[in-house]
Amino acid sequence: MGEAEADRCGPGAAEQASACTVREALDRVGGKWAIGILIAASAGPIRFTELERRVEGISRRMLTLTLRNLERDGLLDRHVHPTVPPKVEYTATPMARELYESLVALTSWAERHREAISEARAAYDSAHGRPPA
Amino acid sequence: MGEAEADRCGPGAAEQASACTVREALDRVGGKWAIGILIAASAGPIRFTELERRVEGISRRMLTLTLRNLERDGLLDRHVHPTVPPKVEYTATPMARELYESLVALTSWAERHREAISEARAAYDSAHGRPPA
DNA sequence: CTGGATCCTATAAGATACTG
DNA sequence: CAGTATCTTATAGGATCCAG
Repeated sequence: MGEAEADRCGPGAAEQASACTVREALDRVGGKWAIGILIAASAGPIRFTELERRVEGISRRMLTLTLRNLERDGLLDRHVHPTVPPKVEYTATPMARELYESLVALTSWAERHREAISEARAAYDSAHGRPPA
Repeated sequence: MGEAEADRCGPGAAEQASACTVREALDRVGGKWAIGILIAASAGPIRFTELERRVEGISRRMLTLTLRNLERDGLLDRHVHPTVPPKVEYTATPMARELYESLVALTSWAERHREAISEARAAYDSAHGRPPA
């Protein structure tokens, strides 16, 4: 996930820097599963298997990978209980909960315009040759 | 870009639906270049070549592809002036401008925590075996 | 239960060349 | 100027199996 661009995001004008910052954010959160995991983990500590159930459709591999990335970026705390069988709990950090709040704006935008976008697509596809499939 | 999931985003609980909605938004805007283009086009009508300069690093192909997707989703208006040589202007739709506003929250989050995230990464990488590159 | 390791496929994206 | 077409590479993500 855009590792090389994370630290220095390239020189540029003000708008360039702005676009770059947004992309930095999306590079951390823009994966297919990161947001689902963050949402699930924002409600409180949650276990690996519980996440696997809540974030429907995720593979075990991607769950592990995404959890590691989020932990690495300081968005999730990982707490291992030294029991057998092992029990691991993930919790969103305060920083991540701030992000969660920010995402509400995006979410409500998507909800507000879901239909308009769908119609725009249909109009575009029928205006151009594409099959309605 | 997640075409199959765009229309019906799968059944699920309330949090699932929320996560799904966010991902719907990111599926449209989460590409590598969409946001840069939207930002550049939110200031007013902008031409193809101008975009190519402003969104630094983008290839002509990706510019075209991303423009088509954004137009298809109703986020950009494309106006062709029937002149020679051709002149095409792209403008963010009102819906896209709303999105732009929403992204400010994300942007400011990324700016606020840029350093904390960088430190979290360094700490994680040194705690685990990874080379500091 | 919580992963890690490996293999594989689909897709995003870059490079390059051509065109009305 | 504003694209399209083709080729190629990099990477995300899925499937599966193994392990402490």
